[in-house]
Amino acid sequence: MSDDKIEEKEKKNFIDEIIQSDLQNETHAGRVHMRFPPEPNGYLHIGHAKAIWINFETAKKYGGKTNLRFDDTNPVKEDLEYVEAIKQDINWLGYEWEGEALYTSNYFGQLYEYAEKLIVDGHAYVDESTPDQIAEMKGTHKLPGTDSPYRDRTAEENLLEFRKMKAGDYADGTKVLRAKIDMAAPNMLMRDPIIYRVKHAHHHNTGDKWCIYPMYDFAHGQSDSIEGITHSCCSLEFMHHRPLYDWFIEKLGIFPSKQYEFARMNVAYMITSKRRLLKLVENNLVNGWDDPRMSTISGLRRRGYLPQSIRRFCELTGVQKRDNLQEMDLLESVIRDDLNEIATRVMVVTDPIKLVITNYPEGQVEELPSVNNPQDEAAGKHMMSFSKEIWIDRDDFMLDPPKKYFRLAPDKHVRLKGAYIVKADSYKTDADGRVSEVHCTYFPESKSGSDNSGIKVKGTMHWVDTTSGVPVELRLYDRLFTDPTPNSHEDKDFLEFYNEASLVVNDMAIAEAYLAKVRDDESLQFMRKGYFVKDKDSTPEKLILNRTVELRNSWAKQQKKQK
RNA sequence: UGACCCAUGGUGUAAUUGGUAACACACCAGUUUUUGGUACUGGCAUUCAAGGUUCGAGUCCUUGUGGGUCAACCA
Repeated sequence: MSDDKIEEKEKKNFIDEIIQSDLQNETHAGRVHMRFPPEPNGYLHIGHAKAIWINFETAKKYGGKTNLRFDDTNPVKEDLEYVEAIKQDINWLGYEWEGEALYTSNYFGQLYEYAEKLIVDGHAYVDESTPDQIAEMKGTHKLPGTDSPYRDRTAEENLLEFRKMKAGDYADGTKVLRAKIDMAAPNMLMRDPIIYRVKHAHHHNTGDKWCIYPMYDFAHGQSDSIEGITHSCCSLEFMHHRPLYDWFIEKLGIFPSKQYEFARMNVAYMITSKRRLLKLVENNLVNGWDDPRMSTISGLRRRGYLPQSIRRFCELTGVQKRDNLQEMDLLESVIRDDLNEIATRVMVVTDPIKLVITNYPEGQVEELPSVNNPQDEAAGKHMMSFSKEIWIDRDDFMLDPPKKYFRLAPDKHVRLKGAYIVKADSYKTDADGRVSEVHCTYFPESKSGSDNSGIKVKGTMHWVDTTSGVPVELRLYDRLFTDPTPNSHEDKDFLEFYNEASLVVNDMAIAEAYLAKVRDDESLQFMRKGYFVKDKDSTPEKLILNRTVELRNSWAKQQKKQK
């Protein structure tokens, strides 16, 4: 239901408007071709998911195609390991790129030809200034830059020098190729940008073939052009690159791909900076890149999020050019909504105390049916055992309950979900004075499905039979930070907002026997608790479950308000 | 002492391109319920400011104000 849930009137964002207008004017003969161009230097996160969604969904909407292109122009930062992880994440999100995955590095030959053409046409020159000198000559926002002494070399000399760069005659950092544009341009990027640098480094794809590598600006637009990309959508921070993007395409006289920029999606309490994510991993504040608290796609997956939920979240948050901070409430609402439809209902007691049914026959065990999903009759049922002694949650019994407490208390009636109505009679306490055992009587004629007891109860509780319950470890996650925008504080490091309680491990929970044979990817709803999924750390001896998200809980909210 | 982008409720997106603010989340109040879940009902903004054009402006113009981005041989 997830994706088709919204359709309604087909909301148009500014990219749709551009494409529809292009389609109408037959700008590219009705062709729509987009691309997702990650640099393989890290794992994909929720922000990438948005970019992926925009490109793939938009292309799909107009019968177009989307390429996957690894933007791998900097050999020292990139690695094959990331290439594979990125592919897996995109597929998991539900998208298939056009043909084979592509690599900017496969265009190095073509890009080199382009560079020579630029030189021959007098639009590029080899500069021998030091990095410091080049920075110095760049000027500032307020002051124009100054021309490099190498700016007016002849095309012949430039070509010779550039070829020597390629041949490996020069050491790293000694020479660069720069586009000859305008050292006084208000846009700093147009002040004779460096387009090729010497880098004697091994490349994950091209090996040792090259010792000069193109810069982003001299690779991205041209790669788009080579692939015939019609609409190249990227985030706002590349806006200032657009004039350069257009400049190269014009000077080279190649296919006119166009760049459009959208605002990246920010989510409250999440960070998407690679550098900071890495810091969390390195400082062991999380258990790796796929820690269920991480904003990475692999983390969200391990947490139990569904791909269709992430897609719908992307859809609901829209596409626009203004800064935005999406609330986590929306993400959680979407995931709950989807999980509600597919999650198998099970009962798990998180803080067990024993409930003894004094009038239940000693040694008797009943098998009772439990509906797998009330939203979906086809999901069927599973059986649960029921006997004289069962586990209930500690906070489902109170000696001195507040008003409107519908759970168990002395002399109060309550229904045990799928079983019988019971009435609490007495209780026992442990050495610390805490309730350890509740004794009750049950009403045989109130059996679920054939209740003719006439007793009305306000509350229904979950429970687990002591004869078949299995111990499980629960990993309860909360937001990773205590502040919605942890990296927006100039005076404080984002780690100061690390939420120490973002992971709470519960190792005393007891689950109904069904859990013992739950599938690895089966979405579960622990009734009255939340949605869970099996974690990969589980072993045959020890079942570990991650909490995806809590159930909405108006009772808890009300209680909180009263304090 | 620059250039560019942006500005609708608590949050996020809409508004037939000038025709009288919609949807979702959140929140509040209820109904239903063998999950205090789900479902359902109702409530919740005159569009940053000030001028202007117009019969009519969230949409156009002007001037402000506020926020963001840009000076890596990174992408």
